[in-house]
Amino acid sequence: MIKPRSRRGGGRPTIADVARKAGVGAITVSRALRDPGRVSDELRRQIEAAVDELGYVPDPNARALASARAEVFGVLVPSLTNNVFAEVLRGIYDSLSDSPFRIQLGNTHYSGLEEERLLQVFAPQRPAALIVAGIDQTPTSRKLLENAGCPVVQVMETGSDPVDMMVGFSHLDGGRTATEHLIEAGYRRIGFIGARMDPRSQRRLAGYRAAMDKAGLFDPRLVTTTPVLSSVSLGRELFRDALAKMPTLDGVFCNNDDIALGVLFECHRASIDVPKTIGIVGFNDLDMMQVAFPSVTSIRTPRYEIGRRAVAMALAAITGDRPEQRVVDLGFELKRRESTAR
Amino acid sequence: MIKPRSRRGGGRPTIADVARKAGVGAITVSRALRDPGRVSDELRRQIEAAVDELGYVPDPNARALASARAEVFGVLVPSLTNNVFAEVLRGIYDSLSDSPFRIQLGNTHYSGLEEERLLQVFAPQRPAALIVAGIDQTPTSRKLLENAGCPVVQVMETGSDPVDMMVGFSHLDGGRTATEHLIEAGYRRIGFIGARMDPRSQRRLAGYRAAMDKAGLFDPRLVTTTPVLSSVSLGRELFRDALAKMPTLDGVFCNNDDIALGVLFECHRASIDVPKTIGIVGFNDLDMMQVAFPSVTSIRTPRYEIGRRAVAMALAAITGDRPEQRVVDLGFELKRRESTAR
DNA sequence: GGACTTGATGGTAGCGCTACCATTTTTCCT
DNA sequence: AGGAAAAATGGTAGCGCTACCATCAAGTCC
Repeated sequence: MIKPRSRRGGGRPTIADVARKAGVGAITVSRALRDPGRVSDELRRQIEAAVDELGYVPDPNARALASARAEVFGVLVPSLTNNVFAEVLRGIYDSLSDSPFRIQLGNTHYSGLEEERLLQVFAPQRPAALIVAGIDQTPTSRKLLENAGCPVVQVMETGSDPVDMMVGFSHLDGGRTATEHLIEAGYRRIGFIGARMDPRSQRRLAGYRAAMDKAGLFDPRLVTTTPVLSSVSLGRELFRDALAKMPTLDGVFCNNDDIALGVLFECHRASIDVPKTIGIVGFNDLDMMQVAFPSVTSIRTPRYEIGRRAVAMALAAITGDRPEQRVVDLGFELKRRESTAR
Repeated sequence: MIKPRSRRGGGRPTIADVARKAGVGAITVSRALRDPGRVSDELRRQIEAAVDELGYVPDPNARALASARAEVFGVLVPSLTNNVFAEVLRGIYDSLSDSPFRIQLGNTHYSGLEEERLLQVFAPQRPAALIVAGIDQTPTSRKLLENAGCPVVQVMETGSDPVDMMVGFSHLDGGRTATEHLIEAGYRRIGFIGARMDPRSQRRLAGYRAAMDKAGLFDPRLVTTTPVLSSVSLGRELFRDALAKMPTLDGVFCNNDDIALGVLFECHRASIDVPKTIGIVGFNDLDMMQVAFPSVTSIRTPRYEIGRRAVAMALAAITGDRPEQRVVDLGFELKRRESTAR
């Protein structure tokens, strides 16, 4: 009678096949694969040979079920197309590509409710770690994160009350630095233009406000915002609105580089001299800002590095040595360029 | 004696808890959840009530193990930061957000080897479907896809030999259309500028070549390419190279919009008149192209729609009614703008 | 009215792996 | 050398779910 070769499991080799071929117990194969140090050199070699020969690949689902822990990083970002999060994601993927961990990505669309829903989906999978964008989770989300039973890293921002760990920088300081730079460069009627006013944008606006107040330059009519998703074309429109509202505008701090680019193009189109008539500062410092004509001053943010660091911290926490520093501020850098060189 | 409440499983409710509470067998709960039609109304209601009360969420790992089929879509893209793939991903995520399917994303970094490696990781998870970018898989990858035992959708391009299904458009035709437009607009010394010459870029180049040959305008010195990853700054540099090599250049077809933007900025910087002295055509039609000054002619590609359609086709195949049309050409559209309006 | 579908429900036996504990072997003391 | 501790290995029993088959009640047909 032929061995019944499992009706269901497609016939891929299992750990038992490897164990049989290597002449050891299944549990020893399991150990050799997960923690080679705990198996003698000889058996390890035999097992590795058997694995190669059979082309054995462990079933992640069975692993997750048996160990009540999946080798998965859950990652929640508000947008997939926003270059900022794409860069963070790239850092995360690059850091994890040589590890056994997979990534489960969720797009919250900037919605707290959607974030809750996704967290509710992710939690039952018992991920190895969770990385979430932002620090403004709803109470429900926060509870879900706290009870996730795995390392949690909040990214993009820093704050005083991490669920677990944090990597980012201060958007408030970024907004302030950008605005102060414009003031120092001699601009006075400095507008703020922002789309998609998520919490980080709000804090950049607060930084702008702080700098303007301090210099005694603030005027509410200088602020132009919209909840609409950010884009270059929107930047152009908002700038026209701002100018209509306040024709004496002589500078703008743009909530991000897309907006800044829209402003720059509109200046070209309307023959407004940059930086003489209008100074422009962006946020994030996309590659194109240094190439633009005139090149655009921007706040360079460590997006890729945030992704890498978040993974490094999570990995450290998983292996037991939680970083002493739970909140890591990676800072930012003001890149002075032609658009504010008056 | 207290019920031992499983040492390992963290104490979340299981299907057995729901079954007990609803006074039915576990298998009936399973059915009520997966295929409500097969359970009587009365039991279904009781079960739903029990699920709500206990906050039961099925364990996807146990499901996958027992059914030898995970509710996961495997998605392979060559880049996370390239706006093109970000849009495709957005389409995929949006289409799947209300389904029980999760997404497992892999970044191949434009490498066939990396693609093979990722496919080898994805396959053991028995995904419900696989979506891969491009049609130029290595023989090994192709075999892995054929043997995956699930619907496979190749996206971004069309071709005559799908592994299973395909959604995209013809990059060759796109390149030809762009080039023909420049020729019709009166440009003659038309260059091709391309970075990251992946297979799709190669085919756009082939389209350019075809149009130029047909018009008797081709000259190898008109082509400037590099394997380096595309960026706006690279576009600027390549354009300078192209101009140095061929000072009589009067038009450029750029392999993508980033390059086109770099060219545009360099023209500003060098006071080269666009469209009079140089005509520019991009590829993909990012939002910013219509805002740029002058606005830039580009080939609009249905990126988001490709993602949506790929999911729709995969879903149809999963539920049994495989689309009659295995290769779907979503086409593209030439957007005529100021940069070629001579 | 009896044999025969059909539909709803349940029991049993795994899916492939690892936690837990037991056992055996080796190493290291004094 | 004797004993204890440490290291290496294995057996058993699930993890939570679903495939498969069995059961039973309610039609359906002539």
